[in-house]
Amino acid sequence: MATATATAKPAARHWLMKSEPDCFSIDHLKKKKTSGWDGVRNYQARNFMREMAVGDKVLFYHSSITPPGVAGLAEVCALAHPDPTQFDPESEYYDPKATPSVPRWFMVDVKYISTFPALLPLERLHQIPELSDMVLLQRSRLSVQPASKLHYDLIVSLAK
DNA sequence: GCCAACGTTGGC
DNA sequence: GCCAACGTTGGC
Repeated sequence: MATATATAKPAARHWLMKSEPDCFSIDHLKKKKTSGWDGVRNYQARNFMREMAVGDKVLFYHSSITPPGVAGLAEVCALAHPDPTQFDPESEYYDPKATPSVPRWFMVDVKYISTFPALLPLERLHQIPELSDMVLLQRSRLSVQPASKLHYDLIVSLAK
């Protein structure tokens, strides 16, 4: 017999993605509605994007600004595909070792979901014992990282 | 602007 | 495959 699991959509996974708001903020995403997450040039971050599925939930994090923190929510709306900036010699993300037939860098597309009423600062996250094992708090440099549903839900509730 | 953490590069 | 040198990220 056909089981429910055979047709059920797999549960959405959760992620945290960082952007420098001077470069691309959640307001930019709100205005554009959807955007390719280009410019990732770290293999681990790239590999996480290749694991993403449409509908996965994303915490949109503002980095390299005072204060840093989670700014809102987004959702994956297109699977990983080659990041066009790697082929563009004019782009700061140009990679001469990448070719269209053998692309090296990939990006997903994300769509805007919501902006938190106020930025949830990193400092606040540090104060929550349940979040102490978040990748963000352990490996602060990784720009695309998985988050547990528990952490995601907790952050959403803290942001209200 | 400093610097810790960590990723990448390249010589060997 | 090791590892020193170097570059980058990102909080402070």
